[in-house]
Amino acid sequence: MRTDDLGQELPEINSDGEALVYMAIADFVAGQIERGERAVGSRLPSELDLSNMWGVARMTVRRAIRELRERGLVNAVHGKGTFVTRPAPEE
Amino acid sequence: MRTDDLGQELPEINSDGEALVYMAIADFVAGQIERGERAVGSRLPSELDLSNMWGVARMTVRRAIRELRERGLVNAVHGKGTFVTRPAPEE
DNA sequence: ATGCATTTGTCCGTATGTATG
DNA sequence: TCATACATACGGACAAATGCA
Repeated sequence: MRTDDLGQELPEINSDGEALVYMAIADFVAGQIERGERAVGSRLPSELDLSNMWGVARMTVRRAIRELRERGLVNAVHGKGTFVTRPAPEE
Repeated sequence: MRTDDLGQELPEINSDGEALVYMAIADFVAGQIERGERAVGSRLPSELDLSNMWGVARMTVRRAIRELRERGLVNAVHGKGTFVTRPAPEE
């Protein structure tokens, strides 16, 4: 059972109806952020770590992070890391 | 307002169309040298001071100084400092 | 000559950015 | 999408050269 840095099981890619690998990863991490499991200001695992966790190429992870950036969920800082920027919405 | 040792305001990096941090710093200092605001033979602020002024890592300052060396504008001397070597061109 | 502070030189590890095949 | 390579950037550590008290 593959798990990430939060100990959460990683879904099999392309077996859950997600057409694009990077989008499946982005959606998974976005869910963690929006549920508050990844705190605002906390750093994501590095692109290299994420690519190892998911068993995908680093460029695919970068594409997922770009998706998260465009959704306003994270902010990448050159040489430091990628950080959660938005709090989970109150429901 | 961040200023350097000449009292000049330092531009925000990556907001002036400069893609590279070190190049923005190199261009800024090169402009001072070429306008004669930094005299030939005068010493630049230390790498540590420059990195504090600009709010960047020392290695980034060193990359900028390397750029200035390659343009023939400065000369670094171990244990002493980095000195302006070329006069402003006559116009 | 000794120690201390300053400054450049070098190296390491990690991380993001860009480019190519 | 993968795989690789290189560039840029951060942060820290230590070495080497200089100058001064």
